[in-house]
Amino acid sequence: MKNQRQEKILELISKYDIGSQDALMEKLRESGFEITQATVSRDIRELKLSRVISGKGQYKYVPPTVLDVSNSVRFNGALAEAITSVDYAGNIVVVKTNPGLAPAVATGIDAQDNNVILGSIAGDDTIFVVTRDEESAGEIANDIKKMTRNPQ
Amino acid sequence: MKNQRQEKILELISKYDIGSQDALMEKLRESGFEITQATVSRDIRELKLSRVISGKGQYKYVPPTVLDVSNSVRFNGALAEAITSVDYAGNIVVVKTNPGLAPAVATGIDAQDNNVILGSIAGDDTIFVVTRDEESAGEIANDIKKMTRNPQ
DNA sequence: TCATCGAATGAATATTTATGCGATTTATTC
DNA sequence: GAATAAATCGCATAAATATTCATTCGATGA
Repeated sequence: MKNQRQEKILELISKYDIGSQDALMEKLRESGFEITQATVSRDIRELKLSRVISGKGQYKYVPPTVLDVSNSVRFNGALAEAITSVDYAGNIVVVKTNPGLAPAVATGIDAQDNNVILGSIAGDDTIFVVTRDEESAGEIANDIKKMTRNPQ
Repeated sequence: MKNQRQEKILELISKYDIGSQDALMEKLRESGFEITQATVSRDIRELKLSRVISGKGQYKYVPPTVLDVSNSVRFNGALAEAITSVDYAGNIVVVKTNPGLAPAVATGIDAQDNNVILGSIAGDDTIFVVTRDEESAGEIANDIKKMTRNPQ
């Protein structure tokens, strides 16, 4: 139930401009979720949504993107937090990050100068790391995962 | 005075983790700005700061730049029309688009959140989609082709 | 089946944030 | 410089959000 509801929340805020938890609660009730503002507040915290000020001066909930990177740029710190998923197939490791941070994270990965990594390319939120073979891809993927689990 | 103060606010939130307007007011007072929470609230609105939830579940004010993603793209007909060709080899699907549109199309492809797709990277007019294996590459390529034929 | 534990939730409330309004300061025009 | 307009801000309070506490619900194991 909770998962389903949080899915719906993401759907709703992408579809409508929702500026308060009460408004979101209303929409959820229209969709058949009988809940209170307290639960909406908790869902918002769990989904890490933020209330931002739009151009027109209106408030609006938006999905999380980047959690502050301004300060520390050590790879093991803030940047590791930007990684949202790691997977691999064949000899390619695919790393997903928060929007815009892929280049920064890729720099960190390249910096490891592992001779198993042939190279990497970063888009906006995705990195392909080409490794020498499938086995190394698995190892590299694992290494990166570890970093995301123990940031800092 | 106001400008100077707002400068200081930006400085403070980059330097410290500030989680409430009261806390920010405190810091400002330490810096010699005798103001109230009301003014802080107004400054925050003008600076378009947002209060986000950090990894550790703490609230924190951050500058706007990073957050502004307001309008996420949906994979609609217009985007499907931008696709000029689809092919695949191994576990990689290669999609060509009209110049400049690859990132937008890639966002749409990613949004499908198919667990067969590991991820994709877009250049200016080309997208690489990495799939779990060769078979799924064929299927994905087909799916994408269908979309281009019947852009809804 | 029952007891137990933990997650999920609502009700009530605390905390935090936004704002209407009037006072005061600052800028502008004559 | 006086008159007027505009911006800024504090106070008080409204509005919005977070959290505490108690309860319920579901899963798990005795």
